Amino acid sequence: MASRSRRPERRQEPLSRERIVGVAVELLDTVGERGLTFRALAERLATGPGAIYWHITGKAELLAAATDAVVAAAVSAGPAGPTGSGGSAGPTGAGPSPQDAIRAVALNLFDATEAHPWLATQLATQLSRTPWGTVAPRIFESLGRQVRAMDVPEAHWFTASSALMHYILGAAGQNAVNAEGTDTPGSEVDRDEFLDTVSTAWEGLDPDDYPFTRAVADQVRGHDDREQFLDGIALVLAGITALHSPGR
Amino acid sequence: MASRSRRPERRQEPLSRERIVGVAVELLDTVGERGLTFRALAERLATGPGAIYWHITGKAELLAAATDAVVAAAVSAGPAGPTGSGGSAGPTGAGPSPQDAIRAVALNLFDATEAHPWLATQLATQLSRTPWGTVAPRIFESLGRQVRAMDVPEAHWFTASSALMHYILGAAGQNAVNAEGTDTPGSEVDRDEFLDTVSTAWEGLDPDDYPFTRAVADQVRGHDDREQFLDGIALVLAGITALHSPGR
DNA sequence: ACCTGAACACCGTTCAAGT
DNA sequence: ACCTGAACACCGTTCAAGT
Repeated sequence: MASRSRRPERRQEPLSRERIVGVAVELLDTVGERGLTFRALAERLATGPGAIYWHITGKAELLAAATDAVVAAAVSAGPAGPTGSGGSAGPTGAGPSPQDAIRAVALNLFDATEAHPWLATQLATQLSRTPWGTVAPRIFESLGRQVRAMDVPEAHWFTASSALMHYILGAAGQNAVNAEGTDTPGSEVDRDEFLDTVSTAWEGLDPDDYPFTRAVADQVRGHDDREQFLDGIALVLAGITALHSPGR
Repeated sequence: MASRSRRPERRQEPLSRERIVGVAVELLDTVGERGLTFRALAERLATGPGAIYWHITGKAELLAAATDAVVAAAVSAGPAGPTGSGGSAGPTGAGPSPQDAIRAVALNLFDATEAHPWLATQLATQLSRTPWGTVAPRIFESLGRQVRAMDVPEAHWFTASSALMHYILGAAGQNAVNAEGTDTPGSEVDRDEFLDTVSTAWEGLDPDDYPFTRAVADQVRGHDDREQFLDGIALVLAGITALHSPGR
């Protein structure tokens, strides 16, 4: 006779940092950065705004924790997506090459910024405001291990890993479609419309000031973001090999 | 008998978009993003908050305009700084090579993010929120022209230029010390303290989870940011040459 | 056309008071 | 120890009213 829901009273779980951060990510995904307020958060958690401050020091920490949670999930996820699976395995077939592993991490981060439109901006904020935080090491470590596996000499580990990380962050930042207010954040239609908007804008630039940009404007239309992103990764990897490979 | 100041009544110049944006940049530089409010802006302009809305649609446009102004100044500035001048000129000595020009643009942007701690975050915001704006073309154009001058085939112009831009934006973003609240934004002491903080934090990471990051933590201490940044540029340029140079 | 400044609807954060 | 919710000090933006 009493209610018999599978999971007992989802409502009344005690407040916790994890639960708060989880709802914060949900809010960021659905209503954007402006929609993440302590009042909205409190309402979804069926509590008052003040209660949140017992677990989190303030909004800065909340955003940092949300960013960290999403990045942690991205770098520890397995290889994903159709474009990423075409890489060559090692000669003996004993698992992915370091280059493949780098591509997998990079694509996971790239996809995360598309799934969470707020992520790119928050990554920039977190890395520039608190670079000693947990976000940078997570990314740096997962890339650096593979750089080491590529037999890059130790003196160049830092430069090579940094270059990879910077390219990934820069590219992810620019490709993130910030669809604040759009109801279908990552749909195909939005995507094409978006690329078309950029392409058209570039074609309309002053011919005297922007000859190059105008010349490539048409290449923007309908290009595959992930493929373009991987081309850039290949370029950086080629640079690492050219400058730092021991066999040269 | 009347007042005879050199420049007549600096106070009473009419309000204009340029004047508003100029003061906005000043406020961003001195009191940070949080300190840029319409009330503070109005006070410095000796007017009321509402007056600003006659020239600017809102805070979003204000931040976009401030970012655009700083980027425009950076990409159109001449080669600057001691580290950038050591490059090789063309064989006939007839001006800088495309690679030198790329280094100059990159360094100017890098230096701009250090002079304006808010720039890195704003670049990410502007590029992800309104990529059809003026900021991306400015950077893209100044890099792309040089890529073309490097004799990269047209099919690879977009990839090569994008890779350069993304690396620069990512690196500039991470190296920007966001000294909000610090009185001396870019001082040497701050710089060393800052690097020391990062290095120490990385050394304190879990040895099982972060072996690579710990291994390179010491390299962070006391390293030269601009040199490190240029090493990354060299790496990307090497990748462009390796993959896209016609003579291979 | 351009400016004024009060007013509105919010927001992050605090804190006495509860359990 | 943990939560409540009213209150405080803001903030972006609007708009009737002025010149």
